[in-house]
Amino acid sequence: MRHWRDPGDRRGYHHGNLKEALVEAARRFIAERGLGGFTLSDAAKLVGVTPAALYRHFSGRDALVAEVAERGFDQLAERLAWALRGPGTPIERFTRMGEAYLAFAEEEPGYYAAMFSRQGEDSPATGPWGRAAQTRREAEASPFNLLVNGLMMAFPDGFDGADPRVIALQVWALSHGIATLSAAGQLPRGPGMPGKLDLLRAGVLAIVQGAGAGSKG
Amino acid sequence: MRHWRDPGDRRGYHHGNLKEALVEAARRFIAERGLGGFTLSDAAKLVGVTPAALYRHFSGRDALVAEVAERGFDQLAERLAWALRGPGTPIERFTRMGEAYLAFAEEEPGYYAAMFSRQGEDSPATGPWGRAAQTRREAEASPFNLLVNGLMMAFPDGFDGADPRVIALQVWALSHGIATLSAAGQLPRGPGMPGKLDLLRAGVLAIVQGAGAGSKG
DNA sequence: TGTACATCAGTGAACGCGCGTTCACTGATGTAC
DNA sequence: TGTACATCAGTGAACGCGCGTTCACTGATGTAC
Repeated sequence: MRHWRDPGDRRGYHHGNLKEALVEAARRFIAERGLGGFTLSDAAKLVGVTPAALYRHFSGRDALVAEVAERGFDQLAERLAWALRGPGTPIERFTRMGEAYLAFAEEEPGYYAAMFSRQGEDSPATGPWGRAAQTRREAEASPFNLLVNGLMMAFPDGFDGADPRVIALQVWALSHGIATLSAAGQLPRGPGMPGKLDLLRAGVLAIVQGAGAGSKG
Repeated sequence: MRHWRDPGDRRGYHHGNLKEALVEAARRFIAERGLGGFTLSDAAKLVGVTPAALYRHFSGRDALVAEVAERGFDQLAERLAWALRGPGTPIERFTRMGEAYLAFAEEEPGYYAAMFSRQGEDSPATGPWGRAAQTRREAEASPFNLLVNGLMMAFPDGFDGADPRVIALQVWALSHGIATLSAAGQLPRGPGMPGKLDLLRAGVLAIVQGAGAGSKG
């Protein structure tokens, strides 16, 4: 719990915390208007600073968005790690990771959109779930590896010979699909239709229990 | 197989097929540059027409993108229906629907991006998988209902009491997740990691076989 | 077959706007002595 | 404690650009007689 100044908290000529404030503003605008609708001018205005001031901290618009994505991966990893460290049986904790993932996607659409926007072919190669995995964050603490760990702790007997990383990949894809369909308003609602949390829980359970069954013919 | 004129085929003052050509151009540009990078001017230039001409056929940019999305749902439904009608056992045909879905997402990123862009809260309510379901296309032929049908044909014994629509929802979410992660370059590759098609096949099999297992405690 | 005319899909010039980015500059901060 | 000075995070004006959209207009098409 660090004590940043509030985003709008200007004290005279120097902002004192401009970089953090700009990232925060970008996150908010991306959440509200989507990646395409976000502009540097808006972010600068919200923070109470000239657009040009931004260039003291970022090389340009893309760099700011990349920073938002970076922090998004960090935040997600933090939430997943927190769920994994919590009380309860390994299976309960693993289930809580799924809830944490969906909660993150819903509560932080700005981060989420920045993280999974295709960065264009010209940008540096994206590693497995965030190029951050190889840089700032240790690879151990990447969201994907946390998921694999949670899975192996929850099901120590393995998955009938199947690679835990493959199971984790399926679980992630399902979570991502549910999160994005829900965000796009494409998840049908109605009597008899489960909420996205139930959908994920049932799907993950099925994936885990059905794992390896196909490989045996 | 309708015989449209080619997009660039101008014959004198009147284009003759401008609306189709514009939709086609928009689809291409969205595929190449993403939704945010697509502009009306580009589309008009590609077609060989003044930007103003566009307003004879669409009320504006949003309407053009909506039309692209609309046709995307139609195209997807067509592909799914084609897979479902093909030869083989019901399970083979159902498997082919999954392949058709991933192929559509990969080969038609323009359509796909338009279809699943969040339209903003101000747009008309999106139905289950495309508001088109209630308008142009009969609800029967919506991609989602095709999926449900394929599922029920492939597994006539049901899913241990589980609602086929819920299973279909899980399958769709998994497919969508795999397709979007792959498009974003976030699917880890490497030795031992399955391709997206294998990933989907194994995941779907697990979902189908594991269905209902959770509801019994 | 030929002419008059209605229709309407296109033109092209113009608009106001706001974007991302640059540049020379300035004023606050904090350090050295 | 006070003064001189280096640092650098900010300003503010300006830029070129290309966007989506409008408008009065024009030229091709096809129908009526």
